[in-house]
Amino acid sequence: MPELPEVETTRRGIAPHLQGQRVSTVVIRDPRLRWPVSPALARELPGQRIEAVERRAKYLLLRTQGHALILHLGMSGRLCIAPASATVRPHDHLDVALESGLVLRLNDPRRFGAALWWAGDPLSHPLLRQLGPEPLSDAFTGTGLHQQSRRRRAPVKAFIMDSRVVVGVGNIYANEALFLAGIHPLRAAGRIGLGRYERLVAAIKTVLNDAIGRGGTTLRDYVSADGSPGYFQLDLSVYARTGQPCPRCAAPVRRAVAGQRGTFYCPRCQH
DNA sequence: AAAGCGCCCTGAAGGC
DNA sequence: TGCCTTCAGGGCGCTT
Repeated sequence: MPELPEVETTRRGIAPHLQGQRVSTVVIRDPRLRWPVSPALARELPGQRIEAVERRAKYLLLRTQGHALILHLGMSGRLCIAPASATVRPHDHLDVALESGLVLRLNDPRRFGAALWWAGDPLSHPLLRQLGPEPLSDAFTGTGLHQQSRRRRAPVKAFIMDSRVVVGVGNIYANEALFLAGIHPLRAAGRIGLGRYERLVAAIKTVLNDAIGRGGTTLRDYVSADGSPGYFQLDLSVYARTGQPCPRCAAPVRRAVAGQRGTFYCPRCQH
């Protein structure tokens, strides 16, 4: 499941092959993603030059002059750069072919992903306009989190997974960051003090940066006929480790549900 | 306004 | 071994 570090690693992997390239053709094999892929994409993107490959939250933004292709990988989406002649495999829903002879290919079995063709600045797209700060930016602070959390009774884990609060903190990293910060995931967001929010912000930055660092090793050989970047192994402390010993105190990890998501924590280390 | 939940979809895992 | 069932999950959007 691509989370922010995987999306950022993907961005770094594909950007060198896209930047400055002119698009030759677009093939929409299956438009049935999270939202239907607009046929206008196949009409209008060819001939345009990709000027920048950026990321906002878990969205990838391919900017051209005046337009943008906004991509989201959903649960199961992968992007790869392949030779245009590469065999088309099941779930290869979208190709953006370049004049270089390479193709950017979106594969997404569950089709929770998105490919949105937008005339204008992608940051003003309705899906992106309301987003909270980037977790790795200076705009994401303990003070900000603390202020926003006052009087909120939702579990802190649901709170930090709310994209208006901060973007790109998916289930795995929310669990891991709360473990690192020693905060119980079910504690009401409004009942956590400033100091602990500062620790939490630091923990979120740490887990995301570590994962991005790990992803760096997958950037070699990004171009492959059949390949996907191959998402990296994380060493997880609590996520999906119900019953296994906490790496810090050896107490069995517990599982609960918060915001309809599996929630994992150490009952001794997290309060 | 905040919080909860349904929903989109399919691969993997578990049970028999 | 093989079938069937269950579940997971990002995130929008509707309901309470």
